[in-house]
Amino acid sequence: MYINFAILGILSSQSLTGYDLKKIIQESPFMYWSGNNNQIYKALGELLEADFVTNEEQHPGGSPAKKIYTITEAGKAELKRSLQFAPEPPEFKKTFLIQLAWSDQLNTNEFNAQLFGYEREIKQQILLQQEKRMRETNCPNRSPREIYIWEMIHENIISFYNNELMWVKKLRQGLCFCNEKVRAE
Amino acid sequence: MYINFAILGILSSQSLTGYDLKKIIQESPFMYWSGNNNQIYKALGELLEADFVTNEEQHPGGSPAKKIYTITEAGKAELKRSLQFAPEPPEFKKTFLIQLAWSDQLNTNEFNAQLFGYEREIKQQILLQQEKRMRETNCPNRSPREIYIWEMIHENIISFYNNELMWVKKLRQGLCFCNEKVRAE
DNA sequence: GGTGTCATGTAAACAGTTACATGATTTT
DNA sequence: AAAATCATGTAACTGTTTACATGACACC
Repeated sequence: MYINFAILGILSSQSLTGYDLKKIIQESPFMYWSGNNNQIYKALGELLEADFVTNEEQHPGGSPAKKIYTITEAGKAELKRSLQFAPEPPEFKKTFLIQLAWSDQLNTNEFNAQLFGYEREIKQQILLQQEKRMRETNCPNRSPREIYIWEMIHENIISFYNNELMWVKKLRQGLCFCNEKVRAE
Repeated sequence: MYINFAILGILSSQSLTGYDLKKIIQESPFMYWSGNNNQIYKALGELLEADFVTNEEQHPGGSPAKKIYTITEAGKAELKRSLQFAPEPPEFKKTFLIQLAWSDQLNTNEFNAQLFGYEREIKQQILLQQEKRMRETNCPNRSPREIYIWEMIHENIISFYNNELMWVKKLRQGLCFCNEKVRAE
């Protein structure tokens, strides 16, 4: 469960509540989870159980007793261990390719509409990611290497969408030639 | 559930058994499911229930009665409908980025080992995908447009991994400069 | 006679999402 | 006074995977 490691990572630079963690994960472009409560509070429960974090209740009179989670030494060791796991290959899920695979059954207009729709989605994602990059202020006391790494993480994500955008454009161009060829027959 | 649409897509050009579908999905680079029995047979059950497919038992004496599934007219209509759904943006899951984000805590050797490991994983994926492309013989009677589309689907996948490979190389290069700068201080 | 592939199906678990529920505090 | 945000947690569901179970048939 990589979300547990991600939480340890976030907590390694600052102590936070579950609610804070939820927001950070939701905002993050590379922590791919939706950041719903069920995941966060379940993960925190597990981390607490394993003594990788401790929590401190603030003003325990309040109804949802605010709990501030702090990483332990054991938690830091666990985080470092997770950083050395054998890297997994990147995965993707593109439902558009499922549609594309059999879209020869659409006429030219319908087909173009789908391509156009996909291109629009990608462009919107690029804007959204750039916005996230701007907004990012969290995570203090960074080393030069750390700053560079986070920069490169953002670049990774943007390049993913840019690559996809270039591909759609090429697909559309090639399709023009393909249609011309069909007309010529 | 896009797997149901994917199955309708596959069945639109040929009638097949659940076992055949399973193998096709496992082999496919863009149908991202593992192709386990549970999904296939459950999906076929649903499609049968909805009259999108029919099945014909062969030599009904045999113990696992071989069932050949055929798409119906309603199934073809459903497939065409699915092709016109609003395209979803592409998604990715890169656990390596989770590791990378906090890997400033690793020393240079450990860090390089992880980068090297990731690069090796990607290269292996590229080889695997190229192999799959070679092996692909199925799906008969293709139109020129269909051939082009399938070609582009493969290109999409290869470009995903190539993009990632280029990114790791750039990351490693930039890191050299970063380390030099640190040493210079 | 053993191994591998063909063929269908089920059980149990894990991962992840949406929606629900509650109540305090802050902002408008 | 209403609306938004802070804060914690649970329930129900969907999607996906691994593993189990069974048996026929082909090949070596």
